[in-house]
Amino acid sequence: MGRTPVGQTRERVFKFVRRRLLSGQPPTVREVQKALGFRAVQTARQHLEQLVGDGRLTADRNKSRGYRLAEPASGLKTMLVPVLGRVPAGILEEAIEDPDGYVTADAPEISGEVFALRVQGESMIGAGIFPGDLVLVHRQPTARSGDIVVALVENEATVKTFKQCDHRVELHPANPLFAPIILDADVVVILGKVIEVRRTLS
Amino acid sequence: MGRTPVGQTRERVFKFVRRRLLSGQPPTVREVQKALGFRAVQTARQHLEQLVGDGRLTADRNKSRGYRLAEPASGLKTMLVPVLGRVPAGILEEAIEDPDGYVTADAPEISGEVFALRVQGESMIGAGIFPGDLVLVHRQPTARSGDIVVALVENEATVKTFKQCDHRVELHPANPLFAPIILDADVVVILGKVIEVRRTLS
DNA sequence: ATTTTTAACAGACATATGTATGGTAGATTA
DNA sequence: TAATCTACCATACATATGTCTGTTAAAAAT
Repeated sequence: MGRTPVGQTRERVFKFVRRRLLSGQPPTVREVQKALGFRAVQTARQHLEQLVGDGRLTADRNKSRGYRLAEPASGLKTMLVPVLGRVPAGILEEAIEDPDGYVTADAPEISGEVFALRVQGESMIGAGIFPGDLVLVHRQPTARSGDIVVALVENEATVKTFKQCDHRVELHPANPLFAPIILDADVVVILGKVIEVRRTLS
Repeated sequence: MGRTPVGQTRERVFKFVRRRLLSGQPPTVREVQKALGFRAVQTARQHLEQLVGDGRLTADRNKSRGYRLAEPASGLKTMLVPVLGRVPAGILEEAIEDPDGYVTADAPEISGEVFALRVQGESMIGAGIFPGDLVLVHRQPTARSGDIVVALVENEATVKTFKQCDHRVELHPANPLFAPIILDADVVVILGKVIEVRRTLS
């Protein structure tokens, strides 16, 4: 390998490492070496260390496959989110433990748990949430008025706009054909807040 | 450690491994050993191998941190998709080379190029595509009637439903306040087909 | 022109890590 | 009861892998 323009190879190293990390398979230094075609391990290592110095990667010292993406200040983190088939009352834990599958999501780091649900019914069409859409839900037991939440109503998970007045909770559909659900605040079970809506076409 | 009931410890091993894998940090055999409190490496290894035998995990032999979740063959591949700020005519190449950022997407492996665009305007509200939504676009120069496409109209990227009759192309909005755009088939520039819509809430 | 920085290489070392062999004891089965 | 299986342990080995030292040459900076 001849000498390459400054920074150019480092960019390729970063992209390779990032792709591997995002696919859940952190590379070894030597895998980076081979992928980039270096004849010396150290060349790969130098680039990796530079990337750490630049704040683009972080490293677990002395650990195999120890390089990680340095979380951007934006606070977004790529994570795998379990897709739940259905959510019979209460057993959210189990449902999360045994999901139908996973999708990747860029979610705020803070968010403890996020799960995904397939939307059934047309009650939120006015909000651009259609049957079959996938909603990413940040698991939380409470919500603020105006949030779109997933709540348990009669053992069914349902997506609605949340509104709280005193000790009364209103779950509003976004479709004139459906009626609001009004419940006592003590009775309502909020599974979480919808943070993203996804629809796959054809 | 004493002897534990059949299968119980194996379940804990699986959950530990899965949690680590989902967070992007595949564990070593010895990390599993320590996490479960085994005094022997081999105990952890036996459980891991059993899980592979059960089809719950897969293993890259002789690779460090080589255990993976045995995902059902969904044919989906996690990839990074460039988010384009705006697309002035023709220079899609450049725009893709220098994107505003990236989002992760689970797309069919086949798909060659996919990029993402931020939606402007309310012309597709009827189809559940709102201003500010992110559309993932599979780059392709043609489309079928009924597809939602991104097309170049007067040097602006616009999202519309595609319809072709003979040598005439119609770009239909999904909003009664907007009028369809009718053009000659030779003139229309299709950037690609919308394969996914994403909306982030609050 | 001289110095400094950067990209790349070669070889080696220490440790991390996957793997193998053999053994013990409690459960389960025949 | 004997045989088999399973959970677990102890030790060892080969390799994978992170890390170090030293060198060369081209580019960039002074």
